[in-house]
Amino acid sequence: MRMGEGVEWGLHCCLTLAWLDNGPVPSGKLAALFDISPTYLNKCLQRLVRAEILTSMPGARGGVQLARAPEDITLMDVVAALEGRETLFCCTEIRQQGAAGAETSAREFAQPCGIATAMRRAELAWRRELAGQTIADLMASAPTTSARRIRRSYDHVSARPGV
Amino acid sequence: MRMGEGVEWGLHCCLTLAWLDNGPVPSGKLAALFDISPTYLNKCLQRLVRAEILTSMPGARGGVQLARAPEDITLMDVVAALEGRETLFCCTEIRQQGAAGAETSAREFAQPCGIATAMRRAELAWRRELAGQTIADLMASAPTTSARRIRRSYDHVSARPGV
DNA sequence: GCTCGTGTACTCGGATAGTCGTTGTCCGAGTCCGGATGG
DNA sequence: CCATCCGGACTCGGACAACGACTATCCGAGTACACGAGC
Repeated sequence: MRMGEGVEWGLHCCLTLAWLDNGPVPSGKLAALFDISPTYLNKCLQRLVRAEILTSMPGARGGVQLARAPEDITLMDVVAALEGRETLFCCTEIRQQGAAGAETSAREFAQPCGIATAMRRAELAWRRELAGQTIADLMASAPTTSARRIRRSYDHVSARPGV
Repeated sequence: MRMGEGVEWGLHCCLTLAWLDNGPVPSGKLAALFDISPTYLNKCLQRLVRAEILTSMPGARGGVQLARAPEDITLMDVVAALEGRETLFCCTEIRQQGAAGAETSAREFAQPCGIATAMRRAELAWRRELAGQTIADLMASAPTTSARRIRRSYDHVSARPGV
């Protein structure tokens, strides 16, 4: 079990967009900033657009930018948009199948599976922690030179023709 | 991102073994209890044996049983044994690659990536919650009739020849 | 009657295929900018 | 000189392959029991 790379890419892109804060940024430029696959990054950004975390503008001088203020974008939003809203642990109710579930009153199965409950509790702690941190928090905890450095790198990439 | 079915199977098997508490139980009987693939369950139980959560005994009248008391087996142990000890979020340090990482003093990269830190914090909350619950807790929260029911089902399966 | 040897049945354990999701790639629809043209 | 039209280039968006992990399966090594033979 491992999270897709898209989560890391998406978070770094959101952070970069928050720092740049200068109109639309083409996805190709973002890919060049981190030397990652431009086309697959595009696919990931599409999911963020559908989740209304980013807005996209087509055409020349187009690109993506944050749809909300950095304070209003939580890590949970980004993870949910890229990894889906399904739970980590999927209870298939095997307790009701086979010999263990046969010839048993349905009343006992009315209350939820204890294993699923325990796993859900842990997962909720994870989600709560993710929902408690925003892009703005990441900006605040980063070194003060990061914003300046990202802007300079972006200008450097923009100067290069054909990228 | 989704956990494998083996986690659900493994947890139910640990709970069942704790309730039975009657010497080795063949993996085939456990599979019959929940109507799941016997061979694949065997593979999952192997991982639990390697993690020293279960002990296995070969030969006739062999099988698997808990290696420790239910109070000493946490959900984290089972999940780690079946899903691996890798972190959910794998930071590949893309901040150091591409234009964003070029021509930058290595001093700034000395401190860890803020995104990785935030994700790790959430993951630690998840792990802590998993490590705080044991098989014994699951037994305590289950209906009082569960133990009796599981034993009866096991006897029923054992009576069937050829299973 | 007791002990020993052997055969059998059963168990775990690792090596071997099938299937689904994630990763990576490509091309088309739509949009905006810049220049050329005509008034 | 200014408004209009057109061409080009760039962008996002969805449709199309390749790889890896999870799922599922099989067969072999090893063990304990049960039975029968011998003492």
